[in-house]
Amino acid sequence: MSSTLRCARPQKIYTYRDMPEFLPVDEQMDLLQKGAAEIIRVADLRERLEDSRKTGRPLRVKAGFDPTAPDLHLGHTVLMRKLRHFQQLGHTVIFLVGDFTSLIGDPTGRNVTRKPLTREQIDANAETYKQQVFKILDEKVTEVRYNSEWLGKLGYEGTIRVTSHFTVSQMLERDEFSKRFQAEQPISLHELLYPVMQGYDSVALKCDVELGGTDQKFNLLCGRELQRHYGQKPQIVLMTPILEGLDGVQKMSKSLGNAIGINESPAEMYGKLMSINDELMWKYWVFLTDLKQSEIDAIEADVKAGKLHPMEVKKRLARTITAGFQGEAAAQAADENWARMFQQKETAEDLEEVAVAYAEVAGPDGTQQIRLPKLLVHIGLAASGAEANRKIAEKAVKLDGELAENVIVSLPELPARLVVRLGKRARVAVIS
RNA sequence: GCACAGGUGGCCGAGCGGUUAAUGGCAGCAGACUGUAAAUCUGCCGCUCCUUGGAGCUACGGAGGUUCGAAUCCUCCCCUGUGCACCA
Repeated sequence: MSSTLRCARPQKIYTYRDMPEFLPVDEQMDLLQKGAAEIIRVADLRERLEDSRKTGRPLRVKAGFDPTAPDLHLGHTVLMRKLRHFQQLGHTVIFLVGDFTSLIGDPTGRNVTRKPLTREQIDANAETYKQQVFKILDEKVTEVRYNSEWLGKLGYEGTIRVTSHFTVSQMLERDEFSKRFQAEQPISLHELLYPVMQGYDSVALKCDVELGGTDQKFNLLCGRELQRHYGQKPQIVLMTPILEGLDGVQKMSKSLGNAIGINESPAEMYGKLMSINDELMWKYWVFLTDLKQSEIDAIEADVKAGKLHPMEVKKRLARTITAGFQGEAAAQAADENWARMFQQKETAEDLEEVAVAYAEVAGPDGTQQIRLPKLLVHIGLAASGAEANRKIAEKAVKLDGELAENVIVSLPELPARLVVRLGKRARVAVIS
């Protein structure tokens, strides 16, 4: 059993896209339930899938996005992947851009109230967002909507009518609110309105299913509540887990610096994936690949039994995920480079090259000396000259494989190529 | 509006006139060890300039002031939380 798995190449297990008819409900359920943190309610989902199969009407599946942070990372793709599953099964996926909320400035999360975005910024962000999202979703069959379409028309009167369906204590039940309330931290009045608006989106779109992270549970449930008031069947809520970032503890987030962006270079992506701990690797297998749960379980069993080395499994994971975004060839190259650089401690081949003007890094006297700290800053390996200095003192900097002992470095000739390495990262500086 | 409690480096949180670039924790970075893992140990952890030791600048919500000297005292302002609100 294990031998077949070892050979099994990462491949798309589910290729339902071209199926003209809906698959049997059991098979649909199997795919949809993998990697879902919670479904409210499973029985209802099944029932609706059955209806859909009988009538031939695809389900309307919505997920909303704030066009504020256009840099998608792997954490976001957990949800995208699940959307794609619905799409592959022939259902209608609605990519909802929460432009209305961004116009106002959503303060959710931290003490710092976000600045409202301009229309132009929102459009630009939404465009970038789409570009990234359609690496995963099929653009041709995705319905893209903006919630200003209906929220903008609601007006003060309409808003009051909608909010009248909720009570203050209902709103304060939301975990984030109650925590902040107990900690005597600020809660702006309009923050209470966001769940309501999100719920109204579901009413306006007549959603059958809404997807969101588990942190969205409250908002997602508001949709159900509100749909009932408007005589609609409450949507099924499918929550995807919040994926831990590289540290394995905190959620993946760009601002926490533990994220892997989907537009990162194959080498970066591969390298970052290799740096996660073994525990986390299994979650990444489940949430970031299309391998079946049973297959993943089998690999895990092999590792536990000592038949497979965890590093090999991790390399395969890194290659699989990287290939999904950057193509098979790029993933293969990243794989080889990584091995060369870290397993054989050699210098990788296609390192990122950075051109530097000699004047920018010129040393104190003369023609062929450079100041190393300046170079490190220029090629992006150090955040400041002070930091670069410290790293040199810590013996963390290597030039062409040699430990750099001095801040002043002499070059043999002027158009120079230097492989500069600081810790795990390396760049080629081309000085002229 | 009034009263009280607060606002400190990426975050949390000490300090309440002078060995203070500011204790401690978290996060981060580097070195050792490894499987570039994780865990552990060690070092670093505002910026700039010259240098293997210094020099300067900027920082404790904001603006002034007192003082030889202020994150620490005073004044005003801004922000947050809590309480008060009828009978006046």
